[in-house]
Amino acid sequence: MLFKPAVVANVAGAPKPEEAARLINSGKRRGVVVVVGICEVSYTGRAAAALGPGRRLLILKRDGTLLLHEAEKAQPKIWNPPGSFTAAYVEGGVLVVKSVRSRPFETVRVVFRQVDFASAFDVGTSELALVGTESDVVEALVRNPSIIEEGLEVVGVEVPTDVGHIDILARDRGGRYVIIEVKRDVATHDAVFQLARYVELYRRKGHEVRGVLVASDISSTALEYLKRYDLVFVKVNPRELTVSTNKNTLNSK
Amino acid sequence: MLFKPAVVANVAGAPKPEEAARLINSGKRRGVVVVVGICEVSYTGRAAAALGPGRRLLILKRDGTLLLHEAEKAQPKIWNPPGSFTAAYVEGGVLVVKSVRSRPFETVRVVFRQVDFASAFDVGTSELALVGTESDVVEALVRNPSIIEEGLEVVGVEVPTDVGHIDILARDRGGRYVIIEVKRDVATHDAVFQLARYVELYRRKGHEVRGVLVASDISSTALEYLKRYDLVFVKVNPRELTVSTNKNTLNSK
DNA sequence: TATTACATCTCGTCG
DNA sequence: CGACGAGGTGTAATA
Repeated sequence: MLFKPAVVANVAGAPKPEEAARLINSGKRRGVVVVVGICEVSYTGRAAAALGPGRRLLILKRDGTLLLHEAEKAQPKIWNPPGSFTAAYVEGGVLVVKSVRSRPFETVRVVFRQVDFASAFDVGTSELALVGTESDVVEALVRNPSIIEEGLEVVGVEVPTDVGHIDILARDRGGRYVIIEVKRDVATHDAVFQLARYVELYRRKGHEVRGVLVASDISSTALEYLKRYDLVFVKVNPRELTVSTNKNTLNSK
Repeated sequence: MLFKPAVVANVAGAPKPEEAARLINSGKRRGVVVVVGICEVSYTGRAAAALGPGRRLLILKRDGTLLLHEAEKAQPKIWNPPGSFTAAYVEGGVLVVKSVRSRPFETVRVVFRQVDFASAFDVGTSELALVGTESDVVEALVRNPSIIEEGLEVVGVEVPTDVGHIDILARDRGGRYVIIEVKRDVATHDAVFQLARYVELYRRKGHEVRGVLVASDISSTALEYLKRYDLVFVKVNPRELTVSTNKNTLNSK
């Protein structure tokens, strides 16, 4: 596989504000721009925030994303999402990076007191094939409903109702509706109420219906409500479910 | 203000795998390590994913955070949250970065075919004072409940119930309870159901109670549910609310 | 564009 | 530590 040179644009050592601004404005279109320096940051929009002087890591992407990271936490301290417009310029002798998001209107302003490092890298994008999401769990259950209950026949997936979408709608041996709510991990009381809403709705429409909550686990309070509403919890291991699904798929090839 | 040197550790140009590994293992504790190179990445845990060869931006933080960014989107393609353990080593002549999270057990493995850049920067952390959050809106409403309704008397804030916390609990002129649910921006049907739960709970306890949803806007379907449940919507501008609150605070000083 | 619901959500807070 | 809800959530799918 052939790769283009890593560095699209670069300045050796600590760049001058003019050099950094040029680098950002030219490099932002092609790849990822990384700037490290001492800066003050302000955000104004739906909310407002400001950061005093400190050394931070600024990342600018070609889709307009701005990320300002510090030494801790996974989330950037300040950011603007994809679709924002970024411009770098020199104001009063210092580098200023301004990012504007249109809807909602929000601006981020980074004023560098000192630029320690600036470089543009030819980073690309690729597709990520993720296995083990909630929809994977749903698929596995649809393929093999006996995991939930013997004799279950799936009637529909993502069935729209007045109050949201039912993950899986099925019928049991007796022909009664079974509404199945799926959560990838620990189900909270919210999931129970959601399920209860669906069940109540179907009951009001005159159907005989039961509700089943399928998740890897359930919180203690959620379990109480579940019992109170006369619903059922089925524990599944999402990993095993999706892995075994893969195995089956492989075997059937 | 005095700042330490920006670069904690560095290697000029494209570093050798051994150099990069050393840099990561020593630099990860003190600041933020940035690595750019061509790599393959895999994630295994509750879900699983893999990325083929491509040039990416790897960020390692002193709190154990690992972020693997590509050229687009605000979110990292692959990551491990704070608290994970990172180790870099050379395997088969190439740089490998491995990150392990204990609970839930999840691993990220980055195998570099080529390292274009690696550096550790002395980035810090700072406090962010954000104005305009939901709690700011709640505070403003508590300070001036007439925004919602004349003659309202606030009884409690964040009042715990069996099914969650009531944002604001008040009494109207007639002594009836008024349960107020606050959303910073567009309220969806979830907010309505949440409010309906609280109201139902209080009603069952024998109280006379009304429900009010306060938000900057409401989705059309949410509005329907609101009417169906006989609840009331009050529109507020969170920005004006918090800004005017600030003004009042300033004036009163 | 608005709406909906998921996310390896992250993050703080409270018990 | 679990539980719970907010977040400037972001992200994709759908109508």
